[in-house]
Amino acid sequence: MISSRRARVSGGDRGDETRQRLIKAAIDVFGRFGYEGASTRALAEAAGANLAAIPYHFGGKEGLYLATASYIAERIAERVGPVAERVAGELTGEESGPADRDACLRLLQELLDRFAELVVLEEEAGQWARLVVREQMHPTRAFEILYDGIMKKVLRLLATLIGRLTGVAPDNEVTRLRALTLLGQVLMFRTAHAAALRQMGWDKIGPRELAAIQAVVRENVVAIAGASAGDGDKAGAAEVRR
Amino acid sequence: MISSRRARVSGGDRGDETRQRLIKAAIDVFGRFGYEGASTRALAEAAGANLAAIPYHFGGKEGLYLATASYIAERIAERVGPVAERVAGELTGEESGPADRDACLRLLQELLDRFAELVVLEEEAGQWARLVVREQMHPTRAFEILYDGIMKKVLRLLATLIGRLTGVAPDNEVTRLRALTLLGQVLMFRTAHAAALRQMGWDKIGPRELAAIQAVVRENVVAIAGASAGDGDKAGAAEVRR
DNA sequence: GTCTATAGTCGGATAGAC
DNA sequence: GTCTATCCGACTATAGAC
Repeated sequence: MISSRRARVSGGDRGDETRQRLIKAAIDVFGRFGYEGASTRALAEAAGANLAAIPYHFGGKEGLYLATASYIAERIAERVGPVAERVAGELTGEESGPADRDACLRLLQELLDRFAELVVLEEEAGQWARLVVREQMHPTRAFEILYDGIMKKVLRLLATLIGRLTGVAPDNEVTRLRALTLLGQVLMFRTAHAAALRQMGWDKIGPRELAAIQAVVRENVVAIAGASAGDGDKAGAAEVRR
Repeated sequence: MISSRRARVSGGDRGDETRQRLIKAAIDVFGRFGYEGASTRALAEAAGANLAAIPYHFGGKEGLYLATASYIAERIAERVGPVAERVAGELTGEESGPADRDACLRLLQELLDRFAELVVLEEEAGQWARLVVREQMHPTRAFEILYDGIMKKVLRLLATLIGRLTGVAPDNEVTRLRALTLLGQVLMFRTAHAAALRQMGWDKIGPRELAAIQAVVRENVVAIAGASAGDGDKAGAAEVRR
C-alpha cells in the first residue's frame, strides 16, 4: 500500500521543516477526522504546505499517518521515559524486602501522577489521544508503533510495582489486571473527556483539576495496594473457574 | 444541516425494516471509519440497502448518524436501566444508617459488574464503543443524545453509592471523581482494548476474561470504599490548593 | 418504498515547470 | 523541494421510472 519513495532521516533543510509541519498538523487533523476522514487537502492546508508534498515526502497519505504515529510515540517516550527509567533503576537497585513498600508506593504514585499529567492536560495530549484511542479500538499498523514505543514499558513497570506491593508475581493475571485498572482510572479523563467534564461541572481540565484527579488516584492506589498487601496466596481467589 | 424529511415512528412496514437494517449497519461502519470516513455507499451496502434509501429515510448521512446514536443510547438504557432503577429504588427505600454499608457495597459492585458486562463483552459493544468514544473526545450533537440518554444516570448513581459508603456528600468533588475513576477501571478494557489484550496475553475478552476483570474491579471497589469509609471530614484533604 | 441513472463535487495521486 | 494543472475515481444527493 505504501511506496514511501523518501525515507529521509537527515535534516535541517527546507524539506525537513515541511515534513515536521505536516506531521504536527496531521496529529490534529487525523485525530479529529480519522484516517479516512482526513483529506490530503485538509492536511496540507493545516500545515501550510502543498498538497503534492504529502506523496513526495511520505509516499502518500498512509505514510504520513505512520510517520505521525512514530512522532507521537517519540514525544510520549520523551516525557514518560525518564520517570520510567528512574523507577526501573530504583527497582533493580534494591531488594524486595518488606522495608521498601513505601518506596514502591511512592514510585507507583509518581508514575501515575506523571502519566495523568501527560494524558490529561489540555496542551497537546488531546490531539494525540484521539489518534491513539482510535488505534486501540481499531488497530492498524500504527498501533504496533505506539504500543512497542511506550505502552509496553509503562504497563510492565506498573505490574512490577504492584507485584512488589501485593506480594503477587508481576506476571500473575490479577497483578496485570490491577495494572490496567490503575491506568484506566487516569485514562478515563481523556477517553471519556466530555462525560467527565459534565460530571465534574468543569469546562476544562487545567492544573487545578489535574491535581484533584491525581489526589484521588493516589488515594485509590494506597487503598488498592494496601488492601491486597501480602495476599500472594489469596490471589488465586480472583482467578475464575473456567 | 439536517433536513430529515421523514420522522417516522410508527413501524412494521417494509420501510421500517430498511431503517433498522441501515442503523444496525451504521453502528459498525461509523464506528470503524468515523463519520467522515464512512461513505454512504459503504453504509448502504453493509445494510443490504440502496444508496438512495439514506437520504430518503434519514434526510441524509447526518440524519442516519444521529438516528444511530439514539439507537445506541436506547440499547444501553435497555440493559443498564433495569439495574440502575433497582439500585435507585433500594437507595430511596432505606435509611443511610451504618447498617446498610454492605448493601451499598453490593449495589455498587452489581452496577459495575453489569456495566463491565455491557462494555467489555465482544458481542455488540465493540461497535457502539468506537462511536461513543469518538463522541467523548470530539463531541457533536450525537453526544447530547448519548450523555442525556444514559451516562448521566449511571454517573449519578455511582456518586450516590460512593457517597453513602464514604460518608462524603454525593455532589462533593472527591466523590464525583471517585465515581469516574471506578468507571474508568472498567471502560479501559474498551478504550484501550488492544493494549489490554496484549498486556494480558488474551486474544479476545470472553466470559472468562470478563469474570476476571469483574473480580479485580470488585476487590478495588472494596478497597477504595473501605479505605475512605467515614472520612467525611477528611475529604477536603484531597481537595487541592488553588 | 425501492430502484437505476446521473449530476455535481471532492478525493488522492501524478506530471512537469520552476 | 515546491508549485500548478490535471487525471480519474469515489463521494453525496437527486430525479424519475417502477
